[in-house]
Amino acid sequence: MKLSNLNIRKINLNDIDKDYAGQDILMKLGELYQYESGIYGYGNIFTKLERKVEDIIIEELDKAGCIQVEFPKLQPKSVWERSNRWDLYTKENDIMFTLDNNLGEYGLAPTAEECATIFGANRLISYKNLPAIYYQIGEKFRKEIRTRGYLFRPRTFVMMDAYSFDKNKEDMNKTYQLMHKAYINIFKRLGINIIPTVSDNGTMGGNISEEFQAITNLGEDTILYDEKENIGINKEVLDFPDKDNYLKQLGIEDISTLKEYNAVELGNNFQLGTKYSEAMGLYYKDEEGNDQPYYMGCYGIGLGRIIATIIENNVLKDDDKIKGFALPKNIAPYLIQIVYKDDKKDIAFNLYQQLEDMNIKCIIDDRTGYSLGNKIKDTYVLGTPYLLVIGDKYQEGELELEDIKTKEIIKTNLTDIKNII
RNA sequence: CGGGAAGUGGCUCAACUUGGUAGAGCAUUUGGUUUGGGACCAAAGGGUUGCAGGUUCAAAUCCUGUCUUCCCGACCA
Repeated sequence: MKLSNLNIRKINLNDIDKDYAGQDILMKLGELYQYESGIYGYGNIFTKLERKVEDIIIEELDKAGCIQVEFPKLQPKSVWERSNRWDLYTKENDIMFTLDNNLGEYGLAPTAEECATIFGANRLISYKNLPAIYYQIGEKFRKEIRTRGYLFRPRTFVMMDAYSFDKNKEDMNKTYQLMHKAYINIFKRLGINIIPTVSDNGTMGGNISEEFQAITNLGEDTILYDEKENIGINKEVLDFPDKDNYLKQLGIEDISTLKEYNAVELGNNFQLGTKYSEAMGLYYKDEEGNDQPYYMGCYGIGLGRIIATIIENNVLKDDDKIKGFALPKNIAPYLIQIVYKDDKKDIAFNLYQQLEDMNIKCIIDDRTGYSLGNKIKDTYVLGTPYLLVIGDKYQEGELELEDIKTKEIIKTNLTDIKNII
């Protein structure tokens, strides 16, 4: 990509929000735009990054046998009434954006249990069809009463939501464990240290659930972490009347041995049981031809939060001064940013073309009127992990690659570069 | 929804206490000199000070209302 096409704004790094530096850089660049509290538009860097994260999630879920689908974002009231959740989501627990017009009443999808159950029951008609897991990745809408931390708590956000169908409790539990493993793989590949955490069930129903928490001082949850078992409990659990039972089940005897951390919830899985199946009157036929309810589970991963967490966790600082951020190599949409001195333009473009032909995505800073130093500083602001400088020191056949995060300078050439990055 | 803070060129802020028709840095445009770690010179454009009303000869400034944004809490798959 030619940087001139991106039309980023020139930013002053002294003005950056210290708490959410990465996201504020994107805002100031114009790569994130806030329309209203909690409602954002995403620029090229963010969107490409989202694709990368999606690809990893899709690969791991597909590997686990999940089926990718898409449910409507505009959901009819009639669908929500089948589970008796319309009033819950629009009044008692006013979280769903609604539309009322001459075609009828609708809600903007905050989640999709109803749509998924209907969709699943339409084709999972026999016990022979089970188990099945459907998932989608797309925008969700929630009337958050208080937005917070840019993309950590907005009103529209991208999320992966999956819904599983099983014959009985035992199978449901197996599927739940399968998803747990898939989540562990996903977060590992994303480079996020994730802690499975016990918590409240909220309005989802069912009785078993777990959160996937990432430790960060920007998070709004407080968890107690048991390093030995690699398990956490959400601090809210301590307010439960039956907290002792909870803790006993987990094998935690002395909570004073646990460490307290701020964390952000990136995923949340639930065993729903037969709640939706029975409420909506949707069943499968068992071996004897009798109607049986589906044992379901639902599983969520917040893509927007993952991206925000990755960006904020990879902010670069010189002393205390914010310099930019550098994305992990396996998810950076552009791997190398090429900057050149104006009299080396032809050489730089030639290299750019060759790298692109090798399927190494690059940004070439083709803007005119900027000094080399100026261009170099701007590489730190777009999240690119590597910098390639074509200046006075350039020698034919030798490439000087800088690993932006480690500041390491790597001497390489066009044939070896693929092994390095 | 309770508590707090803030709204002034694109961005970050000053001027408000003590009313006298807005100023800086960065960004932008033009010309020139620069070009290896956020350069310099010269010039230019850009604001009915969130909105509405009031007080006053005069309001960014004082008063009232309202809207918006952010932070803490409550809330939250």
